[in-house]
Formats: sequence, structure tokens, C-alpha cells
Amino acid sequence: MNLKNLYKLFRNSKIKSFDKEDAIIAANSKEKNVFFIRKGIVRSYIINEKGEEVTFQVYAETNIFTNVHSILFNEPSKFTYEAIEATKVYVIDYDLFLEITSKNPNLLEWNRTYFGKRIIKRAFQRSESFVFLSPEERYKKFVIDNPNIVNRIPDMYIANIIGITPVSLSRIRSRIVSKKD
Amino acid sequence: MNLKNLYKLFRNSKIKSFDKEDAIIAANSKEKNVFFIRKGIVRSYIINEKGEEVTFQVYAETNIFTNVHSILFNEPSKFTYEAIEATKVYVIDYDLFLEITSKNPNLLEWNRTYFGKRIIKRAFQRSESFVFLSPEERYKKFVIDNPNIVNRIPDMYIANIIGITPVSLSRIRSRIVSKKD
DNA sequence: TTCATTTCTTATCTTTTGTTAAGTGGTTGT
DNA sequence: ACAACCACTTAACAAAAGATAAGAAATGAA
Repeated sequence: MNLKNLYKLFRNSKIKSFDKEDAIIAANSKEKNVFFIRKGIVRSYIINEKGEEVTFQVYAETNIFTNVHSILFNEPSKFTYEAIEATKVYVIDYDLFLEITSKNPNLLEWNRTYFGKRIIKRAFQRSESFVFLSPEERYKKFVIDNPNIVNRIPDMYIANIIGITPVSLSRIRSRIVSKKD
Repeated sequence: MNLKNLYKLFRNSKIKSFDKEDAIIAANSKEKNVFFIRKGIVRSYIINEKGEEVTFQVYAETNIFTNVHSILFNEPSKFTYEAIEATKVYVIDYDLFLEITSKNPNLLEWNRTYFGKRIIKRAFQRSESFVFLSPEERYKKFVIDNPNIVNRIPDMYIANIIGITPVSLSRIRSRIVSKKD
């Protein structure tokens, strides 16, 4: 599956634009849309018991994001999905998404193999990174895995994503710099 | 989907018994079997660069485990799957598993909804626990989520699973006890 | 530009974790 | 029963992380 087919899938869908800090999927929403990011960055976050925003994941261009909890389990979203930059997305209803992918053999294969599996693989790899890697190693891995994202989002989001505090990430960064000398 | 249908799926499959510490799936294996645990506990682990075993996950009765990396991506398993207790499993080849589930409407629906989604949900919830919970909270959650496992496996496995050292888990446990007074 | 806001860094202090090692208690196998 | 082994605890120390706050740097808005 390549980007060509993906564009085919989304070319007849709606396009929506969001300004920085716009909510794309509100918390507690049960909407079942599939979003393909054409331009921009999106993050998912929750508000914890202290009232702080905690970022869970970020998505950039050519990535798909959805309200996983709704699509898979018909549950309201725990997360708010918010544009970090001005963002353009293709939007397609999940049922229509399934209908289209099931009619086109290429897309069906893609949906079965690439799309669903990619979600599982990422979730697995992420859990593995917490079990097998230190915070510093997780940060280095994030930088390597997300070269197109790392300089476009606040470090505090990265800190949340790898499970540490922003202050601690700042110290890790200065530690890495001083080691290089 | 209930256990009845699951038993139906596995009733004509092979049954295998493993002694404590037997490897059920060897590391680097590409076998594509699906295992249903009838009795016993299984853990997956890797050997890290220091030569230490690091446990990633445990599975107990009525749970299914598979060589996820092989089934989804045709890659060799990173993990060894090992019986922690004397264990009896139903074994069925993945292709046969797919064939049977696709013929029986109940099983097909179960495979689409319950089986695949359960894997995703668990992987998500696990990642979330590392982002949103402290080590102590992760331990308490593990105990609540796994009442049938927690007293049957060494604490050192639990420590690995929640991403801390055995020594640290021991301290957390004594902290919890002293708080209760 | 200038001002206000937000993020990042740095500092201080406390708490927790990692590491290593020793000791205790329990289990296993012969 | 006995020895050997393994898991758990505890201790001591070093390293890292969390919490809080203050200042610097960057960003955004008027």
C-alpha cells in the first residue's frame, strides 16, 4: 500500500481545516470519523485529576488518526484531539471508510494488513519502550522515530508522551549535550 | 462471544502440555500457532544486553496468546514464551484458525470484534498506564486487573511488566503496607 | 516594536529509583 | 534431612526524577 492509494481513498472525502489549538475531536465524543492528515500536527490529550493537560500521542502529515475508543468499542473518546498547528485533514465516516476499502481490493488488503496492523504494532512497540528502555533512551528513540515532528511541538508534549515531566526532559537534554563534548 | 464458542473453536485442535519452565514458543521462531490456555500461566520475555531475562507479559487460563510478530508481520518472535507453571494449551495453526472462524458466523464476528480488538485495547491501556500512572499506581492496577495471577508468579516478573526493578517493587509493597496502618 | 504569555532552563529540595550486596526465608531436588 | 538454589527483603549509596519556584528565552498578539 502506498500513498497513491491512500489519496484515492480520501480524494472524495470532505476536507476540513483547523486553526492552531482547535479541537478536532472533543473529549467524550462518540463520533466515528477517520482523519487523514494532509498538513499539520495533531495531538491527543486528557485532563488529569490535577487539571493539567497530559499529551498521549501526536500525529503528523500522511498519518491517520481516529477516535479509537469509539470505533472499536463504541465508547466515548477519553481524549481530546487538537490541532497543534494549522492543520488540514481529510475526513471520512468510518462506515464509509469500511465500505470503500472493502470494494477496492487494494484498499481492502491495505485495511486488513497495513492499517489495523500498524495500530497494533505501534501500541506494542510503545509498551515495549517503557519496559525495556530508560527515559533517556525513550527520548532518543522518539527523536529518531519522529524527525519531522520533534522540532515542531513543545518539549512538554514529548515529555508527556515518553512518561516523564518536562523538567526531567530538560535535564535529560542537557545531559545528552554535555556527553557529546 | 462467550467461552462456549471458544471451546468449540479449540475442541478439535491439538492439546499440548508443558512443564514449568518449558519454552512454548522459542525466541526467533516464526511459527504461527494460536494458543488457548486451558490451565497454567505463560510469560513472554526477552534477554537484554546484560544477559538478564526481562518479562514483558503474562497470560493465564482462558486467555489466548500468539506469536504476534509472526502472525501480523511475518517476523521472527522477539520473545520466548515460557510456561511458568505446568500448563495445558490448545494449539491451532493460525491459517486454520482463520479458516474456522471465517466459516462460523459467530466465530467470525468474534474474531473481528472481540479477538483483534482485545489485543488493541490491552496494548492501548498498557501504554496509557505508563503515561498516566506512577509505578505504585501501576502495581495497584496490576493487582486489581490480575487477581488470578498476582499470587502465582514471582514479583520480579510483575516488576518487569510494570517497568521497574524488583528491588523497587519490594519497596513499593512495603510502603503500601505501612500506609495502611 | 512592545507587552503579555508560554515554554524552557536552572536551582533547590524531597522523594523515588537504580545498583550492588548481604541476609532471610522458602522451595526444590537428591 | 540436607544442601543448593531462588526469590524477597533490607541496607547503603549514587543517580535520577518529581515538585516548586525563579529567571531566561521564545512565541504571539496588539
